[in-house]
Amino acid sequence: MPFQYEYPRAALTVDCVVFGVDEHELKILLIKRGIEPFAGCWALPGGFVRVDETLDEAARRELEEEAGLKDVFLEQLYTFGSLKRDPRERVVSVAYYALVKRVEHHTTAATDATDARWFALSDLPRLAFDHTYILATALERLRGKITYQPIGFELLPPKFTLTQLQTLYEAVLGHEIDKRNFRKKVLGYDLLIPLKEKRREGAHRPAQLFRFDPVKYERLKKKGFLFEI
Amino acid sequence: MPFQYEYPRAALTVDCVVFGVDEHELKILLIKRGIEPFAGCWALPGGFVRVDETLDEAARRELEEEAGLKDVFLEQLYTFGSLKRDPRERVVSVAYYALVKRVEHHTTAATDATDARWFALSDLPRLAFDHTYILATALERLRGKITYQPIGFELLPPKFTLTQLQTLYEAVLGHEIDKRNFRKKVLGYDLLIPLKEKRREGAHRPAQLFRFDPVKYERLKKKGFLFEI
DNA sequence: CCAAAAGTGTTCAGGCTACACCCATGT
DNA sequence: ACATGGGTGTAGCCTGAACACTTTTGG
Repeated sequence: MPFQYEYPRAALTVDCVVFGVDEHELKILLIKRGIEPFAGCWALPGGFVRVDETLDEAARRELEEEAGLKDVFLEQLYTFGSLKRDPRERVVSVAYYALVKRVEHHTTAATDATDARWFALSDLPRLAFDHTYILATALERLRGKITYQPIGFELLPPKFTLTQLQTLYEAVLGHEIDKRNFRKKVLGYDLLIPLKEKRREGAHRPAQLFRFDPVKYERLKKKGFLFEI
Repeated sequence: MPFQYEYPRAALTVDCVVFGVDEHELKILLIKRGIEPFAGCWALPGGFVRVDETLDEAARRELEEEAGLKDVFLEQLYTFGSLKRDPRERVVSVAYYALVKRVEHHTTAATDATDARWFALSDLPRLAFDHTYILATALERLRGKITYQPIGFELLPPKFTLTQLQTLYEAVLGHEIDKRNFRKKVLGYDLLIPLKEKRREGAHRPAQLFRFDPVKYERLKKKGFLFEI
């Protein structure tokens, strides 16, 4: 027991709410806990922050260790510090949320390592600790943020169709959007680059593929530009 | 040295960015540090989180102990966890921002206890630790938030004139606003209750006093109402 | 030829911006 | 009477919402 302090200290953890979109639904990645407390229960990926890593580093490390995820969009959400969050001792948790492209691909990768699964919002299991509350906070943030910052693209593959983008917004915001108005607005920002390819699948007209132009967006942002849907 | 842990733990602190408005200027409350590191330097009010108090409690306690402030608007801002924030050891700080009414009153109260002073944004001293960065983050948040949530009222006395409110917005946002459009918009929300009193001062027409109706605002908010300036 | 999704314009109403003068008061 | 800030209305423009049919493909 080598580490001694004059006053008792809270333990510090990170927890990550990982969002992904699977066709028409917003999904969350959860890990099945192997150990007590809450063994066998589903929980957000996360764990203790080491004394020699930053909070962001801790979050990325846990995402990779527990879910096999690398290079995802990651942003700090809120720090949860109520006294009885963890039955063992005082634990303060810095929560993050992550946005992942191509849900299917990562699911399998993750399932190899530990017991990780994507859950639809409408079909969530009971979660460990205060993770249901953290998830609700993250969802609120995602809904707010996606309407005025172009983070939606973090949830789509690099090449996507306008219908995919619209479906994503509908999944996150939870209501339908008018197709013509949506396209007019999104294309009006001139931040989507039409590709030479089209996506053909199914017995219908093929769809134009686009990619998001992050460089142009950064330039516009510096001039006080606002991306709003 | 009674408290022992298996792994080393970061220390946990809170720091508060306290905003106030003094006539035409946005001000920040700073504390002169008495001890090393950064002794004699100005810093944000804050200190260590006790193991038996929540983060919010710690922030409020520090505000009262160091600045004599009670019952202020307080909201968590961001958690700062880079490795070298504090030269002594690893310290993770949960930052808050606070909004106080009537700057002048609290200034004197605070100055009795410790060395606390209000600084204009344009006249900030060099700050301890990474507090300049925390302050910049808080300012960005305040500017963003004040445009779509009615937190401006937390910076004014309970009874205020429309000119005071407008001056506040101009101070926070850093640009001028058209008087007629501002009044039309603000009054249009029907959230300001005109009082029977007027405020008379100086050689000119007296101004109508208003108070904000938080109850009505909560009702509207639940219906998806957005307060925007 | 049929089913299925992609793609495309116009109209209308309401909100935002810009703008200049009279009013009530104290000195 | 004058200086000082308080208070008010309108017109043009732009943006957002509502709305339905044609096109292209695979089967």
